[in-house]
Amino acid sequence: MPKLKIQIDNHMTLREKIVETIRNAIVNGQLPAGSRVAEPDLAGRFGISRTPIREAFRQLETEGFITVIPRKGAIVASLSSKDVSDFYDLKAILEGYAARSAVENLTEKDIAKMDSLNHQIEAAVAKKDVRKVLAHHNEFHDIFVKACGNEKLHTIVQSLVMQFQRFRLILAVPGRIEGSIQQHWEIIDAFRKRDGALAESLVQKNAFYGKKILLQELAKG
Amino acid sequence: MPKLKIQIDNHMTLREKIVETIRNAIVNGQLPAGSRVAEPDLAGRFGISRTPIREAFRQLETEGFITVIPRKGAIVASLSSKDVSDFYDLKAILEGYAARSAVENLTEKDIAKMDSLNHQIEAAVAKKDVRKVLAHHNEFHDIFVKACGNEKLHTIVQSLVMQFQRFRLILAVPGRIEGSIQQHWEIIDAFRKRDGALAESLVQKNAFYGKKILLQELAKG
DNA sequence: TTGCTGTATACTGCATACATTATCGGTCAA
DNA sequence: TTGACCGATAATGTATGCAGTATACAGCAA
Repeated sequence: MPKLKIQIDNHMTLREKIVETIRNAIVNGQLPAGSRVAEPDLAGRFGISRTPIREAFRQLETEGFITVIPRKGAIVASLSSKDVSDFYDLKAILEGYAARSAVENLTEKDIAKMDSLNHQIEAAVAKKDVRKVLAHHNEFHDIFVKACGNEKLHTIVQSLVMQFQRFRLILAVPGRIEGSIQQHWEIIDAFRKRDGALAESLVQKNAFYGKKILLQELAKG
Repeated sequence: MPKLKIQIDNHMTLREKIVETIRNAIVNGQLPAGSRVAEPDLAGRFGISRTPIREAFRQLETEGFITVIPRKGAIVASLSSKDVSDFYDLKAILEGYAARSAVENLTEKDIAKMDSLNHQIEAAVAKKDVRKVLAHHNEFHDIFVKACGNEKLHTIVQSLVMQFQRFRLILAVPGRIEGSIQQHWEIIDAFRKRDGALAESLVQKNAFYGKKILLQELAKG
């Protein structure tokens, strides 16, 4: 009865749960940048002691989600437009390289999945479901980033994307996301043709497009 | 008397000290990969309680130096040759881009510093001071990576280099390091000529050279 | 009103204590 | 001898308590 072993060790520690909860709150904008996060407050809110909270803080600090000032406390990390600009440059470099490398590894199934995801993005846009748009968008990119075969690169990109997710919520502006969808079709086409250089340049173009729009939106408001 | 404010708040927390101590021990090979690190042991050794140790573990785990298995304990993270290969690929991409971008920002003083450092590497090689060779080597690369202007990229490269430092100790094999020094001269020359494309390709070549040698050495031993 | 000062409060950093779980060794049966 | 079961031991996960420090606010002086 091998089935029984499944679902074993689902026991997440309190710390892991807290990390995910706080991280999600930051990513979704419920905890805005600059807002203070105090240990006793969270401990009371979750009905647990401060110990797992403190350990979660150490992890979130290393991941870059909060900034801890010794003896003063923790605040949600702020990100400047310079940070946003640097992020997109990095995304262009890393995802571009990943696309070029992935050309040899992507299966027909992978490409079909990307095709399907891009259709789902279109559907989510029609329904104005911003959160789904972003989720499918990330899943789309994740396919070829994972397929490049460099796990460390994959981890770094995932971490970066998560950190900047809260900004990208404002990216799903009507009339802008369509451009990104069109670029996705072109990227899929390059993968079908197994054209690594083309895929790389298209993925970079896609990143710079996002950078341009986001910086414009940030400048506005 | 403005001088008085200087040197204030040098108070590192115990956790920070522990993080540095353990990380150094791992980097220098005193704590070999796979060896177990137990909280009570360290607490007794340093004469402190487990609390700061545990918090240090969370940070070191997120940084990738140790692997923690819930309810079982922590071991020093192992790195496969695939990890080494991936690391050098990433180093080539990121440092290559940094070199290309840095061409516009590097001052004459920066370039002079790189020149001086490469001489110091030669001197350290002559004295067979492996640790100094590596330190100067890292400092050399750090100059143009910092000068690229992308702080996030700089942070990521620094973190990666530190993680793989323990392997690179075996890189300073006689007859091999000379090739790297020669490549450094060429890189300096490319920077002097402000040739971004050349600098990028030379930096990438330097990374792949290191990758080749290290993988060969790992295959041997 | 404005600015400083002192006290009170609250929070962080660390230590200690308890609960729970994994590991190791021994005993016993096959 | 081998394998399984079981208890002792030790380590991890969590809670609580205490010391030191930053923040807030009230009171007082100019």
